[in-house]
Amino acid sequence: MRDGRKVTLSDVAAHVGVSAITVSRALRTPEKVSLKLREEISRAIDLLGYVPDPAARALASSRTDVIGVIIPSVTNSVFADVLRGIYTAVEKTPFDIQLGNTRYSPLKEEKLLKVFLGQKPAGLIVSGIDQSERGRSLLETASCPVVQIMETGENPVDIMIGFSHYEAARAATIHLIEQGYRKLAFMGARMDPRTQRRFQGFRQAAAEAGLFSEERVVTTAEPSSVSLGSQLFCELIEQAPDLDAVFCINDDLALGVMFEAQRRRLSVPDRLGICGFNDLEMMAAAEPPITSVRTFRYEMGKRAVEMLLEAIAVGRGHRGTIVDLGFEVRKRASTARGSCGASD
Amino acid sequence: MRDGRKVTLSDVAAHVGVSAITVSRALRTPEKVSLKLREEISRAIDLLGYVPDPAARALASSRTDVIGVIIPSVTNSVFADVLRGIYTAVEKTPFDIQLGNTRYSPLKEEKLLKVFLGQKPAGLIVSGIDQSERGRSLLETASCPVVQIMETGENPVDIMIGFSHYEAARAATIHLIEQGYRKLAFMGARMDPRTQRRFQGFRQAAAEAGLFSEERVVTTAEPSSVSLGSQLFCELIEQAPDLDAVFCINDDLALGVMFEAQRRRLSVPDRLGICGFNDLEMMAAAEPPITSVRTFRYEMGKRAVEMLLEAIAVGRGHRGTIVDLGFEVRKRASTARGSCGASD
DNA sequence: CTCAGTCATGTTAGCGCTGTCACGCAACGA
DNA sequence: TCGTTGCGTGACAGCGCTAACATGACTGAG
Repeated sequence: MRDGRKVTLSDVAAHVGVSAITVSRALRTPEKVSLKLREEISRAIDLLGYVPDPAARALASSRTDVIGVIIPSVTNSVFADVLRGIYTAVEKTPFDIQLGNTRYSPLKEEKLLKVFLGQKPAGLIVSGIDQSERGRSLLETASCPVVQIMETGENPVDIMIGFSHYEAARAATIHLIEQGYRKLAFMGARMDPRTQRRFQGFRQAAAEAGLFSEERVVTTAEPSSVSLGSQLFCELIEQAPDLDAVFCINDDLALGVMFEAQRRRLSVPDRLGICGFNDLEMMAAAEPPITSVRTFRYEMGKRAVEMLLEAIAVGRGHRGTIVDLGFEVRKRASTARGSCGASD
Repeated sequence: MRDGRKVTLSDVAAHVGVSAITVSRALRTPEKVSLKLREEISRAIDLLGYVPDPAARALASSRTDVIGVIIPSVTNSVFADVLRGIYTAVEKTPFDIQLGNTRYSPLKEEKLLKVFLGQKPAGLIVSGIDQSERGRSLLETASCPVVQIMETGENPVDIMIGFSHYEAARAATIHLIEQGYRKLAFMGARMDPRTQRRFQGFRQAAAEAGLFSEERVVTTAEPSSVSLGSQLFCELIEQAPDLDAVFCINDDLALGVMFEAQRRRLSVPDRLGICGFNDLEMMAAAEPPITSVRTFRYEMGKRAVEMLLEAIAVGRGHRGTIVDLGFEVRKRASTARGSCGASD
């Protein structure tokens, strides 16, 4: 501000003695402006405290430096990690993040998509592959690159980066079986489509070994938490007292199960195996350390942005790229049955 | 879109047979447009799929519906809760959130403030009271209401909502002393100003009881985590083997301490009392449940937005409002030394 | 019947910036 | 000498919307 009035491009231009467009170019395409002018302009900008008006820029050029990010939840620590990756990658660029929160509702997602796309974003990052039909077609006709994160699947809208929740759950279940567990239980909360696919992976692996039983499944629509894990475990063990291992849809639940097991003096891993999902930092630190499926959330966010920037630079071209970041079953004490402990 | 061309206000206006400004009014100040036209316009908007261009609106009216939120970290679960409150409160309003991430750097905060203020936000929510001098003066001359969250203190820029970290830490420490602990230790990570004030609260309470010792203090600049809690506890007990209670700057550290205590077969709470800070959900679910200082993060975010909206409605007026949300020491088993257990 | 007052709608201009094209000038080959 | 090319700069218009004022139809008091 200067005299309480906004400092504009023309103010800077007048101060240097050039036209406004030259200042604009000095900012956006410096290579088109002579070095001497560039320096003078830069000095004037500092002196006057000029800050570009993004609204005016967006209006004039029908482009913005905004990358829209649409995720189901800001609270969920899984997305927190993804966001950290996203913010890190965006930090050294001129782009801004605009966050949208679907709260796991496809309808809200659709509405957000409309709003975001109306703002002519430079790019869009959306979570998952389960857009509503209208949402999907909005994405397909979007005039900016789109990255779908969290999951891989058929038919990417544009770019896709994630991993297979089905395979990850399957691998974890196989690990439990390999450790000698036979009465496998499944615990799920907030059964969104991603979670459903994890369940399918569990079910498939268990069924293949002839170990699947509907009785040893608890799910709820409630959002997961540590205490919910404890609570669901109580239900689970009541309806199937002979269970010997639990695969939990996420680490919060797994931790809750472990605490409840301690409360009930069920020894982990001998009497009860526990496997979580996501491999939050605390799983390795727990006592005993808890087996979990490691996913590369930070990397996912980071690479999503990097790929988006690349696509922005060349203009939509990579259509169809799918990056599978994979996963890793981190085997820890909570499922280390057999080697030393006795089974019952 | 329609014929690949953006649908504008005038398109809607032409379709209904009115002028553009009438459509604009139907959207912004419906009470100034006759019911009949309003309905026709609304139908036309749906039919054509019109989405307002926020950039054009911002440029023409020098106002936006954006509330800037500047916080140190998106990852930190403390801020995740605050954000949840903010998003919840904003959800039913026409306002959008623009998130900025200072990464605990006052310089970055200053830069963000400049950028945000350049966008003429409707309001601003900033974290804490430790802005740099320039940052502070930017806030003071801002032409929108400003809410400082997370902490209370002297001289609010405008509105302030939070609690006293000093008093909260002090109360927790007094609780430890009351429980009979005498060799009080302090564990801190990422020692930002807020954390420093917690340390001062601990120090004061301990010193008043003649129980403060520099030897029983560990701090680090690293960001906190559960495993860091375990690790720091190892250091702590090495340098002060006789400690009998730890006050941790946050719950991650506290959980790490508890796991490490279990590993070392130190009984909690008899041999070791543990107190965390923030009262994350998992603290009550842990085994044993861990004492922590409950803070009202969700409420803070929610009320910050509500107060902001009010201030926006009346135009900056509440200057100087300070809302202290207080805190609550949740006494649980991890500090229930002796006979009497704690509830909750 | 007149005239101020009210209400619903329209006209005009311009927010701050950039796309587009035009222009002046130096360097260079024919 | 002229044309050609390329570079750096400027003039102008217009992005989509709304502030401010203007207009016209209608109301009701005097």
